[in-house]
Amino acid sequence: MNYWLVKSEPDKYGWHHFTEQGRAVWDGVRNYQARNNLNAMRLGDQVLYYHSVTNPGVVGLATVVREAYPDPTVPDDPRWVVVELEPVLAFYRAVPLARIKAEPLLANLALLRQSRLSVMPIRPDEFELILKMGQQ
DNA sequence: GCCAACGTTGGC
DNA sequence: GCCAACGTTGGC
Repeated sequence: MNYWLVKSEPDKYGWHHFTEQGRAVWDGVRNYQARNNLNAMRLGDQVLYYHSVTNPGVVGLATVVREAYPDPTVPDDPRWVVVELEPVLAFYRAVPLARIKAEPLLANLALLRQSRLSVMPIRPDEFELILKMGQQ
């Protein structure tokens, strides 16, 4: 089991929209490092759902329901892939970026170190902590 | 709205 | 291969 974090702008594709649809094709990733992370996702992996820009923070948990395949929105460009995600649970309370920054145990999160990466791996202990922070 | 970080493009 | 210019992301 692997753990990940994906970013989305709530004004473009927010958690609410995601849960209404019940399933998302995670398209539009155009960064090689993020793409490599999509390729490494396996069925059942756990994915933290992060809102960027507007009220930045982790708002929910999703899971991988289909592994990487070519991005259908760019059929002529084989470089890019998508995965499919389904919502698992909404956080009782969102974990704002400010709380993540204030938590020493999360100081090594890629979220803080590589501000522009939109798909990133999370260590199991980091994942458990963020999940716990969202449920209290 | 501003600005820093950073990835990409293109000239040389 | 280097680097300046430029576009995008994302925090504040």
